[in-house]
Amino acid sequence: MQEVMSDEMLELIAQRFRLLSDPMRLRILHQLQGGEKSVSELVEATGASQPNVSKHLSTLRTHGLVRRRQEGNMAYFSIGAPFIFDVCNTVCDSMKSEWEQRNSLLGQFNNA
Amino acid sequence: MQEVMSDEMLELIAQRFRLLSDPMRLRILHQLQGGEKSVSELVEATGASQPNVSKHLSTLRTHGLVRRRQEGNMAYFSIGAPFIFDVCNTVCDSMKSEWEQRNSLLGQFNNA
DNA sequence: ACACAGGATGACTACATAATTATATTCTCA
DNA sequence: TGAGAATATAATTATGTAGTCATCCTGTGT
Repeated sequence: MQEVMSDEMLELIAQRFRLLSDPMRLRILHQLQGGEKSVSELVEATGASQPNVSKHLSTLRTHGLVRRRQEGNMAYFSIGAPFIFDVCNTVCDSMKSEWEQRNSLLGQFNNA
Repeated sequence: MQEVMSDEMLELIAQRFRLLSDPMRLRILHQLQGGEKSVSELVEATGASQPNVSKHLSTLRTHGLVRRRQEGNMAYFSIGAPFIFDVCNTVCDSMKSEWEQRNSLLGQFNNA
């Protein structure tokens, strides 16, 4: 990070995190990690309603996180911002390491 | 990410991102990146009200993102989860590269 | 042309939460 | 002990937004 962080910059960064702060959107992105998918495929995979999935996709697309490709009647979506993978992996790793750390502490108690 | 993502796991990940999805919290964390700071220092640095800063710090602490150390009358806070740096850097880098990409496209137009 | 499937959108509801105000608590210092 | 500084914590308000329902649009197949 830089020394001075402008208000607009902070707002943009917060916005990106906000896009990732919803379980359903994470679920959709997680599905898209396996490759391009149609809306109905995402509806089935996530268990959410079709309008709900469409709305989330629209939000993600507005901010460039997914791409849309139309083919006939179907709309296919795919990941549009590779940084998502890095960010999610970082968070997942951090949670995993904290989890293991907690478990190892528990182990010490149990062995004492 | 794993193949199957449980609801609880997704909720936890989303929660972490939600903590980072507020400009004021980002500003506080950014200040703490320069080292431990007292609440009043953070109040001055961020320009927010004291109760507001305290509340954000409390939220961040509840989820382990900052640590608290009390000394006399003062409360000193510091970063408690190093993954924050990685995540923020990743997002900042992504924004920077997208920005530069946009600028280079503009350059092509101008030079044409 | 018609019926239907895939998808998008607007209106609405319910809930979460950021900020403010006022107040409480705890420590320091004279 | 009394005053004031540093911090925390309700209570309240206002705003954002996730989800649903109904509806619309657009292709496809018959």
